[in-house]
Amino acid sequence: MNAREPRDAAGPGRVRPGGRTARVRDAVRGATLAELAEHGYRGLTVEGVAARSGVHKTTVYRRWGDADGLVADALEIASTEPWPIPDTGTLDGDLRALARLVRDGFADPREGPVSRAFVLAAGQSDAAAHALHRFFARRHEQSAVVVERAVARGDVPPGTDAAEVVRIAVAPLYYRLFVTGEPPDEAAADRAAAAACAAARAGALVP
Amino acid sequence: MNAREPRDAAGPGRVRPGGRTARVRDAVRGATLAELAEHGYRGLTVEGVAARSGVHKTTVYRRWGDADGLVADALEIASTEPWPIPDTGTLDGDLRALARLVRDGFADPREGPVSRAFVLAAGQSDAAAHALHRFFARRHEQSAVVVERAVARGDVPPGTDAAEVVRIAVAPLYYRLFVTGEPPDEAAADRAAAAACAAARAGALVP
DNA sequence: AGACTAACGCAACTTTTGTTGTGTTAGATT
DNA sequence: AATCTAACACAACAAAAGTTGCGTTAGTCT
Repeated sequence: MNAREPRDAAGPGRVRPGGRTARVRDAVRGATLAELAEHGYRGLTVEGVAARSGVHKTTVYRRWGDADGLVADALEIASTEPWPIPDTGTLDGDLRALARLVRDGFADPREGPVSRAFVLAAGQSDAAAHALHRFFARRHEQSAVVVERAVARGDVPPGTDAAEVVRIAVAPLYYRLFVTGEPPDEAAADRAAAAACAAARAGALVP
Repeated sequence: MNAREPRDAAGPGRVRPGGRTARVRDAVRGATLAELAEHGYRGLTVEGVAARSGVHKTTVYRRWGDADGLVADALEIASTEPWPIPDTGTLDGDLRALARLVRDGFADPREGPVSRAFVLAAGQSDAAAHALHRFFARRHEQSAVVVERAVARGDVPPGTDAAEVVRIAVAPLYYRLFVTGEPPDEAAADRAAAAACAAARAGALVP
């Protein structure tokens, strides 16, 4: 076999990280985000990104494969930047701030279409799905601290599944956005957070 | 204006409901479901459905528009058939049965890909999104009775938002399926149901 | 029974999307 | 600074997706 990987098709050029390759990569990534913000996921095409970035379309096809590859790559970047974990002093306050962060992100005219595209792309390509999986694994990990603090305060029973609390706090928002088509308002975010908090307090999330 | 609707592009031919038109419609609908079950949403093409149904592709394009139109139409059918609302005697039992019903549906090799396609299609076309919206509005309506019974029993405070209880019970499953890529098992369904029940009991869902 | 016409089938065409072969460019290596 | 080669640009091509015009078929109406 003699395993050898002369190039990795998707994402950053590891073999030749400097100069032109990096410039092309950044141009394409920037164009991808811009196109997503303007036309949404459904309006994202390889040719559109190629034209906007000034990079030839064959180059984009070779390195990223298709439109979903572009999104998966953009998602990889997004997953590196952390988000502001709230610390309000109460679990309810923290979860509410978290839920509002999610809701506001999707409601934002600029950020919304991009975030939306990440989820939609995951439904289309395995690469995007894996990237999104890693993205959320990281977020759940980062968010766990709000539950740990609540345990330390004696607000919720020890052994409470932190990731599950966060899931229940944000899941109704995604459910409304991507399944039922009921765009969530602030009140919806607050209710979801309150429900997760109540469930955790009642000890329903101790496996 | 003189509003007149000579034909409705998507779905049942209302103008000429008998004979050939109906035969074509049923053949296409059947082929759509079969193709979805076999190849999933991503493998669904207009030409594939046309070939399988024996209907010419031009006809499919004209009546259904595109692949998402086919899914939207199939969804319209699915939303008419009711589902078995459980009655176990307790809110926790009812919600658990409901959540398991959802989970098992997606886990089923035949049913799963079709249900999955319904959600994915909603992310792609407005017609499918609206159809799915109606589908879930109906389901939430039908499911409300389990909460009403719990109120009557004195299990949860009066004024509890029934639809919201159901949303919280099933949302984590959809969240795992379509967002984080963590396929839910039975335990996940039970936890989600338990959390919704605990939140309702605590009075967190009384607006 | 005959006339009417919505809906369908068919073939040819256009557009969009994706691929392949080849020469060129510009970081990297010594 | 001379050499090497991964990565890119370009053009020409191939395949899939979608459209259009027109003749035909089969329910429907009188």
